[in-house]
Amino acid sequence: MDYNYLAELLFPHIKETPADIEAKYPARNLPEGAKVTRFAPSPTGFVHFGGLFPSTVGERLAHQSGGVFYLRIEDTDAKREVAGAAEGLIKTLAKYGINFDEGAILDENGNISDKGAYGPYKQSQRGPIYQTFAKQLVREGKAYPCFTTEEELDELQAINKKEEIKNTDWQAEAEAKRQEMLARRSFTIEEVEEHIKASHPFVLRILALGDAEKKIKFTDLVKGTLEIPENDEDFVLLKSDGIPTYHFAHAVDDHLMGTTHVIRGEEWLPSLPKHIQLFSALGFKLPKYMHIAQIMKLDENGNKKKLSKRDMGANMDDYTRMGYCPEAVCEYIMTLLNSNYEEWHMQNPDKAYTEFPFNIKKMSVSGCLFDFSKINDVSKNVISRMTASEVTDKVTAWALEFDPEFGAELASDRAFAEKIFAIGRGGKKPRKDLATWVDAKPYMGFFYDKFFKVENEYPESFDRADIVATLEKFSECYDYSDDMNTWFDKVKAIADSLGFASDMKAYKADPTAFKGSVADISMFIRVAVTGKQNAPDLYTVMQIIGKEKTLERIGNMIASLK
RNA sequence: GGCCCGUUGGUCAAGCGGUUAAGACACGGCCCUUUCACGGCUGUAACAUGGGUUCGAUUCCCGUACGGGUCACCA
Repeated sequence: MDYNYLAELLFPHIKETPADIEAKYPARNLPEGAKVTRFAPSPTGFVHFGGLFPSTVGERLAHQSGGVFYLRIEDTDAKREVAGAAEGLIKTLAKYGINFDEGAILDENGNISDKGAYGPYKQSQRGPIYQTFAKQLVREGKAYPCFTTEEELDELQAINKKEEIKNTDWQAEAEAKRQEMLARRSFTIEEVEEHIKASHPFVLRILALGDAEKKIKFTDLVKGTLEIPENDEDFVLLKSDGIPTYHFAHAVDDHLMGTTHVIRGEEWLPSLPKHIQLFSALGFKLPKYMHIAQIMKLDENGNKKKLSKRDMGANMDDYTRMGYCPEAVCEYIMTLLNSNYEEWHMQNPDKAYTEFPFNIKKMSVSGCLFDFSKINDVSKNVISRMTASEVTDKVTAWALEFDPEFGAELASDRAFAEKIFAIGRGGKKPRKDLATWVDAKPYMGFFYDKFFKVENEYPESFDRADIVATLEKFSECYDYSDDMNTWFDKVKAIADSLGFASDMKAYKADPTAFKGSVADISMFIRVAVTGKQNAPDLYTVMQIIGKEKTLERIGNMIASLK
């Protein structure tokens, strides 16, 4: 068969040669060891945790090595594309420290535009480039057109669309596929001419040369040495609309754009044979690959499942809503990515996670479970290191968006809010009350009359009269200008006067000798003032809300008890 | 079902032929403490399984089980 003629028949409009294109994509001038990585999402929705994970790896590897990290938008499937998704993706990524050196990124007007010399970075704009390489493959007899329609294929293949996958007769299907593949490989130039004349659409398929029974050894930077079968499938390179499939675009783009390390989820491992054949057919050098393990969740049967888009913890926008600060998420990701991160962080408490020497070799081979209690712990630590001013700003900003009533209160008197958040902050052992901004209101909402309510009843074991007496005595002797010791001495005095132990040691030595202890007396007052049995230091609380409000709340409590 | 990958406490994980099998989170106890939070101490808890190789296997090899992924003109 005259492949040159076939190529002209199929791609008459393509005049450039691969060499012409290569000339436009010169090798990058980077220092030795610099890595070029990319994040290549398809704009079909929001960023999810499973996407942030590999993109963090790419970003770290590139920037740690003085290389380049770029964004390529894989919009080759018009059917699935969601308007505005790409912009959303970029904004969300930026929040988590994923910033691109080049690619289809946002300009100052918020529109996506190319930055860098290796574009275009949107695959939908690269049609002629792919077709040039496709034409070359046809010329070399490595790819061929297939005029079988999708409908015909479905019929032949016993329709294995996901839902029915369990009922598939796999063996019959495999055989049907093989027959079909063999059949479509044999055609004459005349047949092609006729189809083209009739404007029949076609897909371009690669001519698979491999034998799946034969295994090749392949080294993945994360997974180690793998044994994978040769590719024996005539997979599609160009869809009938002339747009490439992922496989073809991956080979052409990553080659031209100079990607040194392809970082992607391990769900891509099964298609690796395709990529290996393709790079070889194209005469491209294979990049290094890192197939990283998936983040899992537990399903209702207790089995691990890939964390999917709809799962709790998947959508990164949910983290914003749930009040997680991006730093905490990033640090949590680092703990999953490199298990020695926590150790490093303990030794370098003041350094940012970006200073951590990220190491590919430390990456886990198997998928891990998403763990909310762990991210909460990381987050508590992150927040405990912030200043009161930072916390105030962040909580307020969050609340203004997701809890406007609360936000308005915080914003109405910033200094007041900051005083509250300053409680127990700073120093060597800061309080760790907040894992998320959502925790703020339950923690300190009582400072505001609007959110103050008595949540905890007094335990039945105490005599109402003692409670009332405590509150009345305290009201009488309370002096805002007292220092903490004087203040507490007064509380102790009340305890003594009512038959409660003012000395905890004495109480513990013989609890039966007292009605209770000064701890209980404090609790009586605490419930009146904070509405809760548990709260930050009472003296400090009173200092912040002021004498008037303190006495008012105590007065209200007395009234309600009578 | 074929193919590929994986399997150390509840979770994340050190370990890379000889260890009392780290550490973190979670959980329990104790201490500190006027509550809470913090902090300190401490406890429960693991090498999926069967064969090899070896003087010796959590570590190496093979099988089994279990789990995951994948089998599109989606990425």
